[in-house]
Amino acid sequence: MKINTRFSVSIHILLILEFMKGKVVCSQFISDSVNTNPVVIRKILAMLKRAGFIDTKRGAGGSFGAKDIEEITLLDVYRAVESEPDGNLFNFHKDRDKECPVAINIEASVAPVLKRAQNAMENELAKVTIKDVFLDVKDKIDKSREDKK
Amino acid sequence: MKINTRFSVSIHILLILEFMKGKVVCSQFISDSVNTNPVVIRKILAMLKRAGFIDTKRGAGGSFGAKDIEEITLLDVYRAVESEPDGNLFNFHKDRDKECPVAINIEASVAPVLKRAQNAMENELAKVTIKDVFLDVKDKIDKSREDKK
DNA sequence: ATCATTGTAACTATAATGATTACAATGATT
DNA sequence: AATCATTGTAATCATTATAGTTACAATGAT
Repeated sequence: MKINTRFSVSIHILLILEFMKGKVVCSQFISDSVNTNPVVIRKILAMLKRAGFIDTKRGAGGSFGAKDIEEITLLDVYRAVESEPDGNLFNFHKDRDKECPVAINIEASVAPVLKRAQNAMENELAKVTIKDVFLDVKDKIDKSREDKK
Repeated sequence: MKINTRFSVSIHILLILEFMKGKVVCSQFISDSVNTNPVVIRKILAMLKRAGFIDTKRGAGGSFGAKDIEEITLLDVYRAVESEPDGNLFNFHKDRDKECPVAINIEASVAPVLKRAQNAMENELAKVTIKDVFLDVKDKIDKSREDKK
């Protein structure tokens, strides 16, 4: 069971907008880079906009960053595009037997452990900002240009 | 995007088998407790058997624990029943543009961060054994019996 | 007035999960 | 030897999430 690609595509989008800072970027441009459909990108852009990370210009417009990328952590992005209504990554089978002592007590015993595991993951995501990723990607680009010389 | 219920159902199964130690337990008994179909349970039992955690008796048989539950961590269980062929929880969009510098470099920059996040989660799961959960559930059962007096 | 672009609805395809039916194989019990 | 409970597994179905696609009204710059 994998976490959807919206999360990594969102990072991709935010990076492009930062590299194109000062311009507005159309969804087609981004979808060419990601290799998907512009509408897929526009749907994700809508979520990022709701979160306040980007904004768009309608008409002959496009998207642009609307928040300092140093202020956006990967956890912020993750939360903006992930879909767990109750916020729990892990899942219990519902409507367990109300007579069986194991069925009755398992969730109260196990849920805190799973929550700790989820928190540990989220804490790691919170440590990294889009700026960190941007600088790293920029570094890799610069290095590969040097290599070509 | 939620992680499937197989993981928590597997814990449920291992707990029941421990509580019924010395007996063999049929899939119907377990499915009554979980409130699902016996075949769903048998499929999960097959995975737990492959991992060496349980064994089964065919004929007029059933399942029983086959490994000391102190030796089984939640991470072991997670790995036995989760389905990420490459072992990565997070996902990148494939076949990105081979010209765009962001598309080219994003995975190398971001994948290590995501791997750290996944490792952090797995490390938490590795800290807890089925025995820990068993003792906690047992404790809760005992406490609720005292309360009834 | 024209044109590029967003925002969104509607639809489709694909895949994973979980539930269900069916039944041959097994092995204990009578 | 016959019976019976149970596993192991195939086949099928419903549901859901994801991702891709078409279509088009609304927008706003040129």
